[in-house]
Amino acid sequence: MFLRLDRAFYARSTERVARELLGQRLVRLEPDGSRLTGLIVETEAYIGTEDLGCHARAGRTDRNASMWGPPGHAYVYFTYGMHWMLNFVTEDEGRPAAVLLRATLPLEGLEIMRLRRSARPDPELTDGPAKLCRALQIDRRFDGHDLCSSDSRLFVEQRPQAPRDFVTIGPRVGLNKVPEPWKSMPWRYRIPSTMMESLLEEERSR
DNA sequence: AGCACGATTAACT
DNA sequence: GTTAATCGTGCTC
Repeated sequence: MFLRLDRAFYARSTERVARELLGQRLVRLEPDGSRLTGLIVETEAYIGTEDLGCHARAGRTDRNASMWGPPGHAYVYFTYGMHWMLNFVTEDEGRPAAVLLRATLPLEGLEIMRLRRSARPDPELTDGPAKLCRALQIDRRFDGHDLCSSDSRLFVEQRPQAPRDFVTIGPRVGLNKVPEPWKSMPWRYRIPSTMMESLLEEERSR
């Protein structure tokens, strides 16, 4: 058993939360008892109404209301007519900010994920924000879900964070119509595939 | 009531 | 490299 990340972890600067989530273990417990997990290997920070790449830019709406809520909760939204996206709310209640979970390295529950992902190759099971929601069956039911309550079925297990050498930082992706400087802010954090083997070795030795 | 758009993905050429 | 898929959401009329 490992401790779950607590609310204090999420109630900090969004960049720090996004960076420090790398290497930690995302856990989804299903109603039938299945345990689906993976190491978080890619995140992005979306930070407040001033960030014109963030959904909060146009103010509070029914859709993005979770971002204004307390930290340590999920913000899950639907886009492109078919995809769900999973975020973790950060900073203080009343300030809309969140970390988008863009990719994990699957560890447990691979067979279930393969079924949901049409038997795609394992490296493609959860290597995109909509892919991981599909594999973990995350949808609107998880919008506002508390990641820190003891009975939560979606949370992050506390681990040593990924070594700095493993982390690449760069601009967020998919923001083509977003004006500068927001489009180019270096708020994407990831562990390149070339580092995955090293990360797994670290994981085994923990 | 109508409409433009999207923090993507998969399947193309 | 390009593009279709597909529809909830928020905005305008």
